[in-house]
Amino acid sequence: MMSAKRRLIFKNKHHKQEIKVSQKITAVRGFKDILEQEAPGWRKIEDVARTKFLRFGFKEIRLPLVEKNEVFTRGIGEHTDIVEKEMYTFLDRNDELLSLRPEATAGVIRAVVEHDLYKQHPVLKLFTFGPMFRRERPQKGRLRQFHQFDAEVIGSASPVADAEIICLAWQIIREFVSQDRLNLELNSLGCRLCRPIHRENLLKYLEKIKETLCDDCRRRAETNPLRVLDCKNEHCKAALKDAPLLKDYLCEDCVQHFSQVRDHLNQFNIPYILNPHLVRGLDYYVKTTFELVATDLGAQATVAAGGRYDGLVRDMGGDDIPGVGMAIGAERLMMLMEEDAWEQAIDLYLIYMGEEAKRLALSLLPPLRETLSVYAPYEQKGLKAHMRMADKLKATAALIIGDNEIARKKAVLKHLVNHEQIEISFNDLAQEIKQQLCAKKETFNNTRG
RNA sequence: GUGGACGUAGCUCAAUGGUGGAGCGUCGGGUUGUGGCCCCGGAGGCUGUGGGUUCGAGCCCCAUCGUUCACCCCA
Repeated sequence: MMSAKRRLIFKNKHHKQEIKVSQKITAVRGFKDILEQEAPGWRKIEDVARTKFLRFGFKEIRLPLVEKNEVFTRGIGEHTDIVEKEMYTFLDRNDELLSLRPEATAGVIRAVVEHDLYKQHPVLKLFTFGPMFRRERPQKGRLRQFHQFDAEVIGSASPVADAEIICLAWQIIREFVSQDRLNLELNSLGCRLCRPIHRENLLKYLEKIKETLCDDCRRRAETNPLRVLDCKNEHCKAALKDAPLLKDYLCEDCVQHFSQVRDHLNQFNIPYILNPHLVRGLDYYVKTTFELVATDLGAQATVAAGGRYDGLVRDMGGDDIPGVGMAIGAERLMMLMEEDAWEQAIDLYLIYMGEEAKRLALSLLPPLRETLSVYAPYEQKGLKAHMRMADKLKATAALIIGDNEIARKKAVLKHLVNHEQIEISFNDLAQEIKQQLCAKKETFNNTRG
């Protein structure tokens, strides 16, 4: 542990004294600051996602980050890794057991059931966005506080809903990455009727080949047998060659449903790969399950995932109504975005020199800022220093008001991209500047096509 | 939770065990009030922390904290 007694020594050049300064406080492990360079990228993915959600007819809800622990033990499953090992759970002062949400769906269902939303509308289409918390070891694409976009369709068993949820995730991600860097993996997990039969056969099979499996798989055989099918170990893969697959055990209803989901994906023109080994880590999933995996993101490459959860609403104390949903990992989406898409420019840098110029310049700010982003410096500097600053801020134009301008009652507007410079009379100055810059913006947008 | 790699200037990184440097950034200058490019200069470091070995440690050893990648798990 970093000793609290330790002190940084700051040498003061002028006094040759040593001044004791407090130790820096850092952010918590796995909790990351989003600084000003990255923030525009976040705004962009949020804008794109919100626009898509609304176009698909989803409505936004905003939920608490903290829920009663029971929301997740019942929703996600008591014996999942997330609940057993990864949740931030604590006792509140009134001895109530609370948890920071590790995912969104359980909380959405809790809210839907609490407010009886599904009784007002036969089919609910909801989306939400925000931070989630899991106490895992951080690595690339994995933080302890991370962010998800989440969409849920509650109240429909139609395969169109499954396909639409997948299409939504697909379209949002495709805004940031080309199709050849993205795979949609698809599977059906069966339902309450057919899954137990497969599970039984799988367990029998695993018992037979137990000796050849790796340590992880032997543990998984106990906790989540389906996961064994997904092992990357070569010995395990070979031993599992003839393992019973879910697809051979699906009941008639599940077969039909899955086949129709695939039809609809074709109609939406979305390519997919069938992966009979694809499994979810949360207990509530049935039937359709999917992952959108980026081809070049490292080990944590799943950008979005989801599936159907027909029993969940009932488990959370509501009626027995079906549901399907998905979540997109926002940090992973950010990693897919080209960095130059993050740029953030201002329209005008306002240079004033002298007291009278200052008074005029400041009075211009409110009208200019009705339509333009304007940066006005606080410190008096030489023109050169101002111009450098304007360039650094990627300003489209600079407005110059100094003694000369005051004398002639005309301001100078310099366009920093094409270097044109014009004079504008003080009469109706703000209006004229806005007109000039808006005209330029249009020309630029047009030439960019 | 397990394993590997790495901690040097604000950032990215150099420095056979022998006086810690560069690029970028920052600040100033290159003659009156015009940015990017170029040139010159300044500031900025108890080399993560604590021990040990040594005449001498940024470098070797131990511990600790942190970062990172992978496993596990998952968005």
